[in-house]
Amino acid sequence: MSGADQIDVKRKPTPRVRKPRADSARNRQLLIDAAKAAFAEVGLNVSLEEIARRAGVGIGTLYRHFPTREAVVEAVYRREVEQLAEAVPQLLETWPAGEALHKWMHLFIDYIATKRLIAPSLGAAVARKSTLHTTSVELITGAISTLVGRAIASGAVRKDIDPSDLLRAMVGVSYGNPDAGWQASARRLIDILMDGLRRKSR
Amino acid sequence: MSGADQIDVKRKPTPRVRKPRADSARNRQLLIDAAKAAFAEVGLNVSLEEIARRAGVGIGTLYRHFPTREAVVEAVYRREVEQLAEAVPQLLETWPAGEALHKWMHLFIDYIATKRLIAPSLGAAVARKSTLHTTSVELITGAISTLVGRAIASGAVRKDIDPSDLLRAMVGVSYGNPDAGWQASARRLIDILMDGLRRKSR
DNA sequence: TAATATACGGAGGTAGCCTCCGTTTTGCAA
DNA sequence: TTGCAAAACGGAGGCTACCTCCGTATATTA
Repeated sequence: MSGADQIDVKRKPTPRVRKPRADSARNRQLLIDAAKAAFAEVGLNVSLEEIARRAGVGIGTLYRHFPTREAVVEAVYRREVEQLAEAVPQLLETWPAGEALHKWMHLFIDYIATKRLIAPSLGAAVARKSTLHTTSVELITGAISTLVGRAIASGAVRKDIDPSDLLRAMVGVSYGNPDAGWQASARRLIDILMDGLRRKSR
Repeated sequence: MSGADQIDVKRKPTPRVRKPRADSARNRQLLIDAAKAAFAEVGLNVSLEEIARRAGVGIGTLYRHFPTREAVVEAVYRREVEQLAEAVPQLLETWPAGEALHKWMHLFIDYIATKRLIAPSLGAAVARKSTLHTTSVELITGAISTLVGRAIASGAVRKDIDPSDLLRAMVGVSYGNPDAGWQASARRLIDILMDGLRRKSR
């Protein structure tokens, strides 16, 4: 390699030497937009190649930005998930803790409803203990944990609830057939679950 | 509409002219065995080609017997599912209807536990309104419907329960991370759900 | 403007899916 | 038995998607 290394005048501990390239950022955005559209139109199984094509970039570029298919989905739905998480404080201000939890669970269904596709990948992400980074899953987990914690503290629900259990149930409840009725069904289950939660101990 | 049939000396309404070929039946069995082993060892994503190889048959043969990957899984787990369905009458004899339902739900978890792989494909099958034939899903649906019906009739649980809702919840509850704790988590949720079910109306 | 870190693109190797059709096997009738 | 047609087999091959690799292009910085 280059012998000049020995001098090493300016070693940067933070290699944040340059600012990120503009084209990179732009392409990333193009990819996310294209992916969103493609997922909606074609389904969760669109080939990554098609997404790249729609975005007008090469497949290599897609892979550089998102090493896995999951990463693409993650990027697409992060925003929605953030909104779900952001709803928590407001709910807690406005309602008693038990109600806040309940309402949030319904909100969850609404979101899943609009972006149906999120469920499978959320499920998958819950399945593998996903990455170390802050994934959408963690955002959600945080949200529901807060709500459950409050609800328990206020005595509105039983104490032996593991928030991630609950998340899993909700994913499960909204995972399933694309019938017209699925949403109603999910709501019914949420309500039943909530009734179960309210039984203090048993 | 069968008035003309009288002439018709030997019309076979059942074209069961020949008995099914022996090699066909044998290969089918070989395939199912191979698939079972392969799923267990490699995972649900084994290539169908590998399954055929293990069974010692050509890929074409596999496809002739099972047109889709789902069909393979279906065949493999039908037996387990049948056992689940068969447990119903006995449970109903031995326990009050509410308890029977509750116990069966736990049994479900047990089964899923031993054959973890069934969950994803059950989920998938519930998702697409699967085939017209009697699938495993329908067996399960029948089982849970019976239990729920009895439980409702006996007044043990609320009336507004859709059995397939419940099935979906159970699949969801057992769908998810392969952690050691998943099973306990699933059981907790089942119990909570059951508590919810017991609230008559609200 | 030159130098260089950064990003791009897409060809190409790999693998799984599924179909199609020539060959083989099996059941049945004579 | 034997002959033959129906039934089943096998696997080559076409297709599509995945993902990597590296020569080329471009944005930044000095």
